[in-house]
Amino acid sequence: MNGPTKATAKDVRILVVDDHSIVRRGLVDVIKREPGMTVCAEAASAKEAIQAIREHKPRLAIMDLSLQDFSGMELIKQIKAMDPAVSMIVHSIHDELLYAERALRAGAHGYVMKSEETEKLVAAIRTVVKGEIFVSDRMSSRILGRMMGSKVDINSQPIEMLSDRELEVFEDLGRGQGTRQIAEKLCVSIKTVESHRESIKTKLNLKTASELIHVATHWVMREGGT
Amino acid sequence: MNGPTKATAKDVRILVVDDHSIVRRGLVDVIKREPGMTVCAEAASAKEAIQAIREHKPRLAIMDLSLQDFSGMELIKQIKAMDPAVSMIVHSIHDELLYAERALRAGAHGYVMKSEETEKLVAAIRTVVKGEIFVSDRMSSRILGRMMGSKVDINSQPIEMLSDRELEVFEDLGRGQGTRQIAEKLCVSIKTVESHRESIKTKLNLKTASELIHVATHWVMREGGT
DNA sequence: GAGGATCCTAGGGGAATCCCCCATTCCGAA
DNA sequence: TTCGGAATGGGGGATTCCCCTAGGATCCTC
Repeated sequence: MNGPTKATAKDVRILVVDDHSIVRRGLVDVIKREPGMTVCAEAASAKEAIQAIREHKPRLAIMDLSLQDFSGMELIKQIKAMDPAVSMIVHSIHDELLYAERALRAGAHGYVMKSEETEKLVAAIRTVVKGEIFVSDRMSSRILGRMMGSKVDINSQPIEMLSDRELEVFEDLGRGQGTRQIAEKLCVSIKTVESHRESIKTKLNLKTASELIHVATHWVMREGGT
Repeated sequence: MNGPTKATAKDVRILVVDDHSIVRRGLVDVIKREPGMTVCAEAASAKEAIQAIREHKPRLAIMDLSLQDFSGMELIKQIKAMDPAVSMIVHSIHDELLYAERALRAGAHGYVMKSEETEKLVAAIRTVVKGEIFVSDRMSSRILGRMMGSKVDINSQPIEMLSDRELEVFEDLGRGQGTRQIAEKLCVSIKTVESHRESIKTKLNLKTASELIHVATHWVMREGGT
């Protein structure tokens, strides 16, 4: 393991976004031991992240998908809109197969699962800084497979049919949140959340509200949501 | 922030168990900056953890609940069985309200959510080393609240406080059935099922309907093989 | 066996939600 | 440019939730 390296003016400046302070600690520790990169700011929420980008103008942001205030996917879109020069790497406990494509489509440049060794993350940073996309081999072959037009969707869950917003509502339902709480968290009308619930039910072929919550809870448990 | 402190022979020797290397990094970084404690070993799985306990005889283990090979709850029981001198603190992403009681009953001495600041974890270590139990204020007041007015059922699951009929309704809820379907199945009025739901909520200290279904689904998934 | 506790049953009634229908806006794909 | 999907929400009746009350049954206790 290397010792910490001295920060220089040429270092890649990185913003670390994660609502778990212990993970931020780990990220900072990993990055400061690598030559050529330095952590210029930390954020525990989406709001702090946006603030930090304005203040510190990082070259790259490493972010979790599950944040307290609003969803990581939303944060990706906002950052992309406000400063396209900031590259983003998603660092999440969620399965790449389920979220990487969404994240890349939203504007991220890389996806590394938290279960990966830290070397993977460092490799991702170096790759993304060069302007390339970083995903796992498993993931890239899957994406390529889909490009070839082959209908590989036999194994894919119907969950993938959900839109970003719908998935967000679905996860919150699976975490035991009610329609009202979700509406407040997302800062939208209850009616909107109700609409999302309805389309989720349609897409997943569910009939009643209890079925919906049931399936959502199961799903969150298996995919290990926040 | 303190600098790293020198390890001494009197330090509390800690084993860190987490399947995310980035979290282990963070934990090691936090602990080595605190005087009087040191990380004597790391493990990424339950198997490695057991091995490490044999080899390094730590005073305390900090562990995640979700591990690759088998469940963290199982690991707690095994460690307790093989060496009761090892104290355990659960450091998990999962909600305390759902898992802390189980963990304590299985043999853990503390529960800290990953969303907490690192100071909480350090406080937990210091508390547990003194032989005390560490949970959040929210959690301890909840447990105390349950002890008041009921005949101190510390050792029994709160689920066991349910009457036969209530348990039946609870299980059906956990299987995704709605109030109406349950009423039809049991050949009673909807109002009766509603009454049962209410008393279940009271006994399990739940506030909303979605929480109830959430907890019921969890329970049926883990225990209720019916 | 009288009193108490708990259980199962279920109604009343207002608040909240579910659920289906529909409208608007925006954006990207054909 | 047209069209479909996504996100947002309103209308309004049906349904559920949630808190209150309460009678009959059973079981335990004094």
